[in-house]
Amino acid sequence: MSKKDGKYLTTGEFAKLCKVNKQTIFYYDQIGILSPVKKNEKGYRYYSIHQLELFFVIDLLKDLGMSLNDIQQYMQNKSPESFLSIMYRKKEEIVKKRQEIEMKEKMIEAKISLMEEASHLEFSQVTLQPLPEATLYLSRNIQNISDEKFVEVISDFINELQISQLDSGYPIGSITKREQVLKGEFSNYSYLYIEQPNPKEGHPYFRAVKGDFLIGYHVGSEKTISHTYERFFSEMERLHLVLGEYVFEEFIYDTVVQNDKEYFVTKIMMQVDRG
Amino acid sequence: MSKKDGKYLTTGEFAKLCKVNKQTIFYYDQIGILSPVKKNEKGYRYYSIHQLELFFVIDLLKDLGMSLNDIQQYMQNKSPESFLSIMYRKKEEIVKKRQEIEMKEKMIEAKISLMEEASHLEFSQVTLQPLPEATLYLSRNIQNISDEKFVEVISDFINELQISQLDSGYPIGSITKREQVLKGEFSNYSYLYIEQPNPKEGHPYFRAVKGDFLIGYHVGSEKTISHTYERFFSEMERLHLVLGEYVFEEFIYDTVVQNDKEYFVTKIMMQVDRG
DNA sequence: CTAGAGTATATAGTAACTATATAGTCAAGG
DNA sequence: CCTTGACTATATAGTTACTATATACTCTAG
Repeated sequence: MSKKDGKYLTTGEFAKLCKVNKQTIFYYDQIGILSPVKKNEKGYRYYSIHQLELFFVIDLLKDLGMSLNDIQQYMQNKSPESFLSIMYRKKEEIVKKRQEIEMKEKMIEAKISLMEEASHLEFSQVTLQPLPEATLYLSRNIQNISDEKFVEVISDFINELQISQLDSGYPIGSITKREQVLKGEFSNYSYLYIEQPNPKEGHPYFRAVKGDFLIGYHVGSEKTISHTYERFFSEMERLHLVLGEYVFEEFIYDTVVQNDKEYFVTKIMMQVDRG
Repeated sequence: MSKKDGKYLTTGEFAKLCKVNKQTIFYYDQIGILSPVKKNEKGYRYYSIHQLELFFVIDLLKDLGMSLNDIQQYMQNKSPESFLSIMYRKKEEIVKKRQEIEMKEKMIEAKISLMEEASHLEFSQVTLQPLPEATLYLSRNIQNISDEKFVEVISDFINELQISQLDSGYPIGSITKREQVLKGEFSNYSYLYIEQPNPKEGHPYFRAVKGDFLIGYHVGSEKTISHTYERFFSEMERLHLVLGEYVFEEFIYDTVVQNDKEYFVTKIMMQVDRG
C-alpha cells in the first residue's frame, strides 16, 4: 500500500486477491484490459477495490470462452448497453455449458458404474439371465454394407449422438441377426446402438429388448470371437435352448482401458428361446 | 476408407467426427496419446470406431483440466483400475465445476437485472421509499482504519466471498454511520457488504436492514459526492426527516461499464426516521 | 492420364500465460 | 546510516495445445 494516497492495492496484493500470478496482472496492463488506477513516478502500480470487481468480470468472460482480444475490444469501448448485451449472450452460453457439464457428469457416473460392475465379473462363465427392457438408440442398418456407406452411416450415428446429447457414457454396442450368427458371420452387424438410461422424447430410432439371454464374455480381439461363440452354442445345447432373433455385443474393456488387444473384453448377450 | 481392410476411418473422417482440426489428430498421434490402429505402407492413418470412444474420453479428461501430458501418462499405462480411479477423481472435480457454473449463471442473472433496472432509473431524483429486509454479508469494521489494516480486512472479505461462494453478482457496497456522515466524512466507511439474495446457513456476519430510506444517485467520482449528500440533506429537511443510523452506498455504473470516472453512478440509500 | 481432393511431413505462428534474469525500491533492524 | 530481505519493475524466453502454411505425395473419377 502506498502511504500517501488512500486505499489502494499493490500488484502483489491485487494478484493474490485475484488468485492469479502477478505476471498475469502485468500482462493485462500491457494488453490494456486492466490498467491500475494509479502509477507512481517509480512505475509502481496501484489498484482499487472496484478494479477487483472488474477483474472478476474479466475472469467470468474469459471462463465463458471470450478471448482477451475480444475482452479488450469491450474494455476500450465500455458502456452499460454493450455490457448488458454481452451478459445476455453469455447467459445463453452458460446455460448450454451447464447442460454439457451435467451430461458429462452423468457420463462419468456411467463409466464408474460400468467399470465397478466389470471388476466383479467372472469372464469365463456363460450364464442364462432374464434381461429387463432397455431403450437403445440405433444406427441405420449396416448389414452387408459397403465400406463407404458404413462410414456414412456411422458418421450420422455419431453426429446424432452428439447433437442430441445421446452419449450416455455407455459403450457403443452392435446387434447381429440370428441368420448371420448361424452362418458364422459374427461381425456382419445389422445395427450399432447405445443404451439410453433416461430416454428422451421425440427420437424415432429406439428399440426395447426384454427376455432371456445367454450372457458371457470374450477375452481377446474380435478375430478370435468365434471360439467364444462356440462355447455359447454348446451351452445352448446343454440347456436345450434355441438361438433367438438377435445377439448384442458390447465392449467392456477396450482401447480406453487396455493397450493390448488380446486383453480386450467383449460382453455377448445372446437372445434365446426355450426349445 | 481403405478398401482392402474392413471398417476404418481416414484421418479426415475421424477428425470430422471428433469435431476437431485434422492437425489435432496428427498432433495426438505425434505425442502418443491416440495413434491409429493401422498405418499403411504410404503412411496413411486408419482409425477404428472404438478409437472414437477413446477420443471422447480424452476430450472429457482435457475438458476437466487434465493436461495432454498427464493424459499421455495414463495412455502409456492403461488399466481398468487406473481408469476407474481417474474417473472417481474427475467425478469430484466435475461436481465442483458444475457448482461454479451454477453460481456464475446466478451472477450473470444478477448483473442483467441490475443493469436493466439501472437503465430505467432517473438519476437526478431523490425519493423516499420503504426498503424490505435484506441480508448482507459484512466485512469486519473498517472505520478509521490504517491503510495496512484496510488491505488486510478487504483481503479477508474478498477471500471469504470466494471461498464461501458469497459473490452473488451484486455490487460490493459500503456502510457509513450517521456520526461520520454528519461530520462530512462520507468516505469513512464502517463496513463493506455484499447483498445475499439467497443467504446460506452458518455465516455469522449477516445483518438485515428494513425501514424508510431516502434513495438517490450520485453521478461523478467519489470526490464530488458531498454535492449529492447536500441534496439529500435539503430533501430531508423539506420532508421533515432526520438521519437514521446508517447510509448505504453501491456503485451502479463503475469501472466495469464506464471508462470515465465522471460518469460513474453511485446509489445512495440513506436510512431516515420521521422527525 | 490428368484434375482436384485427399493424404503426409515439416515448420512457423498463436493465445494466454509462466518462468527467469536483471535491476531498482523500500521498511525494519543493527 | 547502512545493510538485508522482501518487495517492485521491465525484458525476454519458454510452455501448452493447438492452428496455419508450405511442400510433396497419393488416390479416384471423368
